Amino acid sequence: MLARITNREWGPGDLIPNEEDLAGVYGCSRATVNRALRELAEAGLIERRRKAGTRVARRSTRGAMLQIPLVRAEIEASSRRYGYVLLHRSTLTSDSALSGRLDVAKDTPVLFLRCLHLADGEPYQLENRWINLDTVPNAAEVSFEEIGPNEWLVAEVPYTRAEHIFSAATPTGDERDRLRLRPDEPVFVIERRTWLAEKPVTYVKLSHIGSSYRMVSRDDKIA
Amino acid sequence: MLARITNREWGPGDLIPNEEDLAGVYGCSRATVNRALRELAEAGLIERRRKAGTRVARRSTRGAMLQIPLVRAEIEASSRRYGYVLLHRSTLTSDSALSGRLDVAKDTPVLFLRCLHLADGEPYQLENRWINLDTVPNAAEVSFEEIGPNEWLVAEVPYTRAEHIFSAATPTGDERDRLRLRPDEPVFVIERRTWLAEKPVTYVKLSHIGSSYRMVSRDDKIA
DNA sequence: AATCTTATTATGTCTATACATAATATTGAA
DNA sequence: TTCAATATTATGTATAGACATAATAAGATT
Repeated sequence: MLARITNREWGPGDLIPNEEDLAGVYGCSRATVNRALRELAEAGLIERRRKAGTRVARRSTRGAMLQIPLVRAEIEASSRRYGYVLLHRSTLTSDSALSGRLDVAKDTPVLFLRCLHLADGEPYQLENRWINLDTVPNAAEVSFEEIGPNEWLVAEVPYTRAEHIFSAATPTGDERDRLRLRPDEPVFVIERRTWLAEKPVTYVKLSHIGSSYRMVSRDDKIA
Repeated sequence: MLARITNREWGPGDLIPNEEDLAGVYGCSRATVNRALRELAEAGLIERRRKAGTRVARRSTRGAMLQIPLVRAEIEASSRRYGYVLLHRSTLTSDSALSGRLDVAKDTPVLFLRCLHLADGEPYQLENRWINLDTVPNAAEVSFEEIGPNEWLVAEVPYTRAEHIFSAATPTGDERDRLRLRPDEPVFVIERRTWLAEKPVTYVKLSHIGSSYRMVSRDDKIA
């Protein structure tokens, strides 16, 4: 069926046969056709509606599956030495400005961390991290001097919802200083918020050196 | 089962009961448990291996589902007027430099387009686009003076594989000129390559004004 | 102790059948 | 002609049962 779509036998917008007929054509059960079509629909190649039937997607506005790896893995993948420094650690109660970014009520206890990730001793990523201690109380017991908050969270706390914002920016003075940026060098910023069953987990701002950082996503929709 | 994971009854790394037992616990058939677990595995919350069983994911290095909308939709969503200008159109045969980016053999016929997308008359996105005419021959018949190549391709040609690269950069002179950038303003660059059944379709470089462009991705892993 | 062969086990996939549900068509009444 | 009630249809989900497959565990052999 994928082949029929890619060679335009079934072109964009076309209505394709119903599951029962396809089961006949391919000599398998309707359940098998249903599973195959469900996977094609998840990949965004077709659109399905009850009674109306199944048609080849016209606007394939499908998303890209974006792998955001751990910094350590990212650095070691390019066979460089990973380094980590904790710059700051404090607990605080969220003010109104932070509440918006972390999506918590005012006066929620929050753990604030600043860290620098290094590749072969050179600054690579500056991390500003806030963790909601209502959702993740045991984070308060961790020093984060040996292990980065990203690695710790990934091992300890799953999430069910995430929001990412990517942007290019002129660096703040702090970013310029910590990342040792050349003049006029932009930063590539990733901001991430995660929730576990509707409860906010963490907000993080990750700043990278613009001239050298590239975020790559490779994405096979179908085997 | 999702609840058991989120409330840590089944914590990261834990082995969970097998499908048959779970079917008993939840009073449903194994096929139903299988489907539920398959969806949790797709969402990245659990890891499954034959014989070894199913365990809660330890490093939830799962990706983010990133919607990359059409420029027009993006602009109209913020209730601004969409504008489009074709700056250049030519057919050429790929040289060695282009071959690498488009993933085609040397001397493949290619359609090259430069366009500017405007929001309320202001420059918004500069598009440099190459289309493989071997894969998409009918693109040669389209003027692209009224409709942008992105919209046309999305309606006419599906894809099965995509590669995206995001980066922050200091603008080229051309970008500075076309996007009317303030001094020291970075650009947010999206590069995309797509394939249809292993045949290269297109390579595009989309440049945005750094100070105003933010790429947002919201992502509910599970209902 | 090391290696090869053979069970065993949990997931992966498929079948045939049944009923639920959403959306469209059709019918009937006002 | 308009609108509501009803029938139809394709997808959505569930079922019990069967066999395939990959990975481990156990046993036999060297």
